[in-house]
Amino acid sequence: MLQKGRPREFDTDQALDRALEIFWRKGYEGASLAELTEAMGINRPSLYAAFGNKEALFRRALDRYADGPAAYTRAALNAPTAREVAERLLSGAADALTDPCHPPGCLGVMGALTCGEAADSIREELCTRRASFERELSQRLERAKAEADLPADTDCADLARLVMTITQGMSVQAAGGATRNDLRKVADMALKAWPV
Amino acid sequence: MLQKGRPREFDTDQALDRALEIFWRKGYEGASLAELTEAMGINRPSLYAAFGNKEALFRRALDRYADGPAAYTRAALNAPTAREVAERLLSGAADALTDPCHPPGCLGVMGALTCGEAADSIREELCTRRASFERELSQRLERAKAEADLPADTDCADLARLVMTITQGMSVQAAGGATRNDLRKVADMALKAWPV
DNA sequence: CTATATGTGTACCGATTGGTACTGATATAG
DNA sequence: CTATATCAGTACCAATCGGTACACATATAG
Repeated sequence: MLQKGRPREFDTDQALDRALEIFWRKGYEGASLAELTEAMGINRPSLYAAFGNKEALFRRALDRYADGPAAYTRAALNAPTAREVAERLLSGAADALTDPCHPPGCLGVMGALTCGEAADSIREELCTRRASFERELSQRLERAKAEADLPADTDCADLARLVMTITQGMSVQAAGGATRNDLRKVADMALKAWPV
Repeated sequence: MLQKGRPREFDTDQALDRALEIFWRKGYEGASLAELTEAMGINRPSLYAAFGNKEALFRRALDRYADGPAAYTRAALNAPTAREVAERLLSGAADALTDPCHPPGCLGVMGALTCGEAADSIREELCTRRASFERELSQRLERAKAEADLPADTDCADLARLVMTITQGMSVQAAGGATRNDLRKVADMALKAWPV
């Protein structure tokens, strides 16, 4: 009795990937339901039945983004040293944000930096997620400091903010057409500011 | 015969400042004509008579932004040394992007990172302006290199891109609530990557 | 004064926005 | 088979979008 009525004729994850692509390229506000349904290959009532509404669809797509194209960020935190965490975050960003298989930049930045009131809760959600990852990074650096992997006088919150600032700036650069090589050089140069 | 018909009852520059504030906070797409006209204290036909349409209004506001709140960027290029140019750009950004008198971040970034097709020409205009300033900065650094103010092997385009990446990242940080002090520390730390 | 030129305000335009009611199709449960 | 539950598709909703036609007000030019 796993399914009672008529089975769904489309694959939810695939439809979600299509929606993700649209949100990524156009932002939450710039992506219309007409575009979304067309790209997803379904019509409006199916979208609402499967995902709730536009906002819920975006959050689902955002989760899928975090677990897919942006999974490298969490993985980078597991690098053995703080320096390597930063290297993997920055070079990973250079690669991911210019991956030709996807729209440029990071969905967390491109999704809704500014918007009308209707999309405000989405904007706040993205802010919260960015801040949340920044804190995870900060805590990883704190661990490194405790392990004498970073100088004892390091302000880990400041250092985490620096790394986030650079990766977020890379999103804007990618949106402006910066190439993978351009961003790799940015990553390399920025690492010259790394403590000791 | 300087004016023939009924004189305008509002101040164009003041109305433009109000429009700028709205565009800055909500982005081009997120700012509706209803909000704009309300903030400007005029009604729709007056707006269209004075500025043309929404797109033209945004471009006027953008010019006003460049000559006003963002004027520090051009001014920074006149600093005597390359290092001071970077210092003034970065610390100027830390201050300007968190100025409590204005919405956070830079209009050139917040205005339209992503959007629907209708706003695409605005998005491209902002991309072009960002690239244009990056090139001006690059040329300023080239001059510094010629003056032996930068190492002879400096890639000025790369260095300019690094500075732009950091200031643009600061916009995202400001949008997320980073304080002036937060960004000043980012600026200070980033300058540790400065060559020689 | 009249003629002309411009601005203001109301009321509206077609198109598009996100969101749904409802009909008919298609599966399982019994 | 029938009953039931879910999905797909058409056709529609009110609200809002950017933009404008038109009547009226207010200035200068003569």
